[in-house]
Amino acid sequence: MQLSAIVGAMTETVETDMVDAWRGLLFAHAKVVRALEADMLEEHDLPITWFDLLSRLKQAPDQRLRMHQLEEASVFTRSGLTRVSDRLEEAGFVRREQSAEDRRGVYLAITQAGIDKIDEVWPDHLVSIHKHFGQYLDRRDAESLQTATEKILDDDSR
Amino acid sequence: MQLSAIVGAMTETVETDMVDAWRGLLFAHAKVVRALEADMLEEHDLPITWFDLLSRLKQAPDQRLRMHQLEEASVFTRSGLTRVSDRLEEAGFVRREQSAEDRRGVYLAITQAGIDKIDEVWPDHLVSIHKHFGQYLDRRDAESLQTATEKILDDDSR
DNA sequence: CGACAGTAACTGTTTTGTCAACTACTGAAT
DNA sequence: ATTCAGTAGTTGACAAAACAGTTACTGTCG
Repeated sequence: MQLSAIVGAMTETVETDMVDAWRGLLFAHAKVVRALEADMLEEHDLPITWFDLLSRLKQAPDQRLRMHQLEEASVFTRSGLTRVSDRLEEAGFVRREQSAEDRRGVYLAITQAGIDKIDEVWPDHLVSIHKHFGQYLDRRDAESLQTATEKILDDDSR
Repeated sequence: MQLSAIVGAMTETVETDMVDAWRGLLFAHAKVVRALEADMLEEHDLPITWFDLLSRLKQAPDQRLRMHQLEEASVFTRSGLTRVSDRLEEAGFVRREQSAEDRRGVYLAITQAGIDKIDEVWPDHLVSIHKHFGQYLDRRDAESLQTATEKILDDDSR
């Protein structure tokens, strides 16, 4: 579709449907994240952003990632990531490792304590996801949500 | 990597689908918000949160809303809203009006400058939504996304 | 080789948002 | 009518994240 056509389509249903779909995603996200974060803080004293980064590191090859890789995969800016990493390191959940290939580079590696924490939190987090998100959706809802979001994420061009 | 691989052993298929659906929503949200926000800041020097509040006020009856109504409809906490409102007011986009019915109450009303700004930004924002979100979805994707998120949002119990 | 544009990550500073405590007011129960 | 729990919104203190600028290193091109 051409851009001019999009702008012109402001009154057409197709485009406003898109906007509504986007709004829906925006608000559902806000509501669920808030609830999940509250649960995790209360039950395990762990900010959900920490959890997010740690579980990413745990999944990664060698259980470590370069800062810029982590930046792409996360909600943070680079400098924000540096700060969060400081706190994570101070808490003993990760450690910084100098990169051998590139002397500017730093790997963030999850420690055993970090892995333990993730393992401790996962089951309850799963329950939270069901409580605040999953219970509202049937199988088909979940599937279409998944395919829709996959389409958005699969485009690496940006 | 799929999360189902990690938690697969401990849960049913239905649940891991849910988790993947949630992950999808989480990541898609992050990617799209970032892109939309960047566009709007660059093109119009307007934070997307401001845009969001302003467009809501513009749509509202009498183009004004009570703080608690706005809170429900937004991503902010009450006190966060107070702060954003301060900035919006300072920028001349809204004005506070004392409520006649309830003397504790405050209406936030959009000003002409605010309306002008929204009108200026909206077309480009529509283009951005299409570019970073809508183009990846067909009509059915958008609809199922909408119904799914509606189910989540309609529960007032929390 | 040497210059130098580009990248990786960190740091100083400012902005933004939260939490908890507070003031002001409402409305219902005694 | 008085009490008082509940609601509306703001504020002070603090935490988190962004932005802009800095240092350190890489790799390319003349």
